[in-house]
Amino acid sequence: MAIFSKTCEYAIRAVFFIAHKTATGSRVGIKDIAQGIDSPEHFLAKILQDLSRKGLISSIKGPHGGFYIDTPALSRPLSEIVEAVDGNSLFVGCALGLKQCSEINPCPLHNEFKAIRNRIHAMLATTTIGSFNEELMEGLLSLKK
Amino acid sequence: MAIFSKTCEYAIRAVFFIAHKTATGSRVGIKDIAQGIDSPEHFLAKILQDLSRKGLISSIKGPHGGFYIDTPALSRPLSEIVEAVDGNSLFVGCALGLKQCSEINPCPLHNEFKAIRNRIHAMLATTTIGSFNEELMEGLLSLKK
DNA sequence: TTAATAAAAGATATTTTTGTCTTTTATTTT
DNA sequence: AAAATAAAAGACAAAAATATCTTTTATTAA
Ligand code: FES
Ligand code: FES
Repeated sequence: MAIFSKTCEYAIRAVFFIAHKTATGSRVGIKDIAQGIDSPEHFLAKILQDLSRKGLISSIKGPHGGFYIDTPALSRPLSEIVEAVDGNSLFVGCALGLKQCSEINPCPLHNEFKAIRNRIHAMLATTTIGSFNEELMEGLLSLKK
Repeated sequence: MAIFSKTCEYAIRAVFFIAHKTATGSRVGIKDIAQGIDSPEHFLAKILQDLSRKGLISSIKGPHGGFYIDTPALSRPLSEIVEAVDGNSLFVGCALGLKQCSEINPCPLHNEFKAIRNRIHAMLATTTIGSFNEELMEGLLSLKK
């Protein structure tokens, strides 16, 4: 199992892609995004529609339209994307699937896993949507293949 | 998303359950295991058949038969269970679903995620199947609800 | 050696995830 | 106003994960 769903993987990659492509005020179309992150176009469209409805990204229809991320949104944490798509189970759920992760009824992995879970959350909470724009422009980081 | 598949969650819980129930040489039936870890009986049966075929647990048919884990197997790491069920993608896969996680073509989350992934692997590699037997017997840890 | 027990195996069903295709709506340009 | 563009929405399809039910095989006990 991967740590994120396919939907979430595409969402994060797309958001990074849109952020770095539109940091200068332009827009980018679904076709470009899909090929830029190597994802199925129509499936990605659904995901972006959802993120757009939730206000995490923006879009405009018609000629010269497309998706974009405005400057204030660039400083929002990645955890908001993950929560919007996969919910918060990764941040609060039990490693072994107990209905409720708790200190009073812990599973065997609870203590170790709690620390790992916190680290995952810290990574996503401290990483902003725009934080890799420079590295992406310089081609130091990859969003496909 | 959870970190393990349902199948893997059931597998780990069942293995801990069998380990602590059969540490003294007895056996435990699928019905008891399923109710002891609150899982669907027939689905769990498939999972245990698989683990049994792979030699991670043992079983005997017929009256007084059932599943058990012998003493040497008690010291095998939990990572073997996870690998048998979910494969090794959790230990080597890219956080963002790139085909290949690598230093030369890293995704934005690579550095942070690599450390997290290593910690997950460390947790599973250092935890043995029998390591929680005492706490389970004392009722300090839970495998259901 | 027959009956009972319990896992193994096989077949089928349901749900969720992932993916595709078509139509509609909003916006812009001509 | 008409045509072109591009996202939004809707309908549908395929694949994978999860779950259930039935039959078979191995073992034991009577
Ligand atoms: S109870 Fe399982 S991780 Fe907390
Ligand atoms: S390339 Fe994504 S985690 Fe290594």
